[in-house]
Amino acid sequence: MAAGRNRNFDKDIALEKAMFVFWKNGYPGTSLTDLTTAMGVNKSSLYATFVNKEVLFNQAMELYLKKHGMIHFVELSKAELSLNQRIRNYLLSSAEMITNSNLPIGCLVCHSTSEATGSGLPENSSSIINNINKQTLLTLTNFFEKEQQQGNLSIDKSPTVVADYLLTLQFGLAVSARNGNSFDELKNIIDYSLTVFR
Amino acid sequence: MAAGRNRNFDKDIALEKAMFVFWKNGYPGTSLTDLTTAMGVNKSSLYATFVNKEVLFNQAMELYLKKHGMIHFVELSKAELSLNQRIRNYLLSSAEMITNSNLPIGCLVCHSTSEATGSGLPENSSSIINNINKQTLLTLTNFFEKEQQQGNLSIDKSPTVVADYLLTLQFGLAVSARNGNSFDELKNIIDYSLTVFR
DNA sequence: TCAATTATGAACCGATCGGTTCATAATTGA
DNA sequence: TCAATTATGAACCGATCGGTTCATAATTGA
Repeated sequence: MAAGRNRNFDKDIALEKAMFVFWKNGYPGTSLTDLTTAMGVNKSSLYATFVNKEVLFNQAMELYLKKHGMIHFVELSKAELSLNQRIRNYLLSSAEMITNSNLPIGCLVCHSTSEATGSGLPENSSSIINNINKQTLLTLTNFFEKEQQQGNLSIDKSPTVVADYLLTLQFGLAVSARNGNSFDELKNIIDYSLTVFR
Repeated sequence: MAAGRNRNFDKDIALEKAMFVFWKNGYPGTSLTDLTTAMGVNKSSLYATFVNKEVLFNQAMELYLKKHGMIHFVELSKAELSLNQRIRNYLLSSAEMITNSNLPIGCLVCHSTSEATGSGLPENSSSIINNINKQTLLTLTNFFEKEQQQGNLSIDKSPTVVADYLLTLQFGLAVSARNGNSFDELKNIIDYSLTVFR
C-alpha cells in the first residue's frame, strides 16, 4: 500500500451519494454544500478525490449508466420470450427503477437531457449526455433491425422509428414518475403503449 | 392615467422574455442577471413590477399555459374528424410548438415537472406545476370518457389510462425535442404511437 | 407652477456560489 | 525513529446569488 494518511470515507459510496443528489436535484439545482453534506466529505477532500463539481457529475453519470441504465437491456435478449414480452419486461424493469422508493424518483439521463439544452450544464457534460442518448438509440435500432431480420418485427415498420418511440416513451415515463405516478400506474401505461408492437 | 413616471418597457413583452429564459434554462438554471439582461429591465424595476424571481416564474408559467399550453386542446374538439385524427392533430400541434425555431425547444411544464420533485423549485411553484398536470389529466380523462360514451373509444379501454398515456407521450416528446429530434422525427413517432388508438 | 406619484439606475446588502490554501494529522517504508 | 507521502479541516478567495435602499428623473392632476 502507498504511504500516507488513509481516506476516512469510501470513494465508491461517496460517489453513489453524489449520484443520488444530482439525480434528485439536477446539476444547477445541486450545490457543493448539498454534495459535501450528502457525501460526508469535506470540500478539500472532495476536490482532491473528484477534481470538481463537473467531473464529479460526469463520474456520477457513468456510475448511473452502469448501475441503473444498462441493466434493463438484458430483458431484451431473453430468447425464449416473444418480442412483445421482452419489450414489456424492458419497460417494466425501467419503470420499477424510476419509481423505486430506495432511489431518487425518475431518471438522471432524462432530467439531464432536459437541462443540457439550456445553459445549465457544463459543455463537456452536455456532450456526454448527448452521446449516451445517441448510443442508446443506436443499440435499440440495431436490436430492432435484428429482430426484423428474424421475422419478429413486421417489415413495414422502421427500426429507427420504433427505437425513437421506445426512447420517447422511456423519457415520458420518467417525467410521469416525477409527476407522482406509481409503478402500477406506469404499468398500465406501458401495457397500453405496447399495443403498438402487436 | 395615474400620475408618475412611465415605465420604459412593456410589461407584457418583458414577461414573455422572462418566460423564454425559464423555458430554456429552467428555474435553478436561471439567474436574476439572465432575466434582467433578456428583459431589458433593471433589478429595481423587475422587483417593483414582478415582486421577485418566484412570482415572476409563476406569472411566466401562467402566460405559457395560455399562449403555448392550452391552445392544442382545440384540435380535440373538431367534431368533423375521427377521434384518431383529432388526437393526431393535437399531438402534431404540440410537436410543432416544442420544435418551433422561434421558441425555446421543449416544454416549460415538462421541464418544471422534473425540477419540482427535487429542491430546485420554490414550494409554491412546485404546487402550481402539480395542479397544472392534475388539471390536464382531468381534462383529458373527461374528454375520453365523453368520447367513449359517444362510441368513439372502445369500452374495454380505461379513459384514465388513455389520458395518462397521452400525457406521458407528450412529456416524452418534449424531452426528445430537447434531445435534438426534429418535427419530422417527432411526427414519425406520433404516427407510430397512434396505432394504440386504433 | 408645484405637490404628489411612480420608475429608474447605481450603489449596496448578507449569503452562498464553486474553488483554493495551508497547517496539521495520520500513515507508510526505509 | 523519521522522512516522505497523503488526507483532513478550517480559514480564506473573488464572484455571483437573490434582493433592497435611496437619490433622482419623469410624469400627472390640481
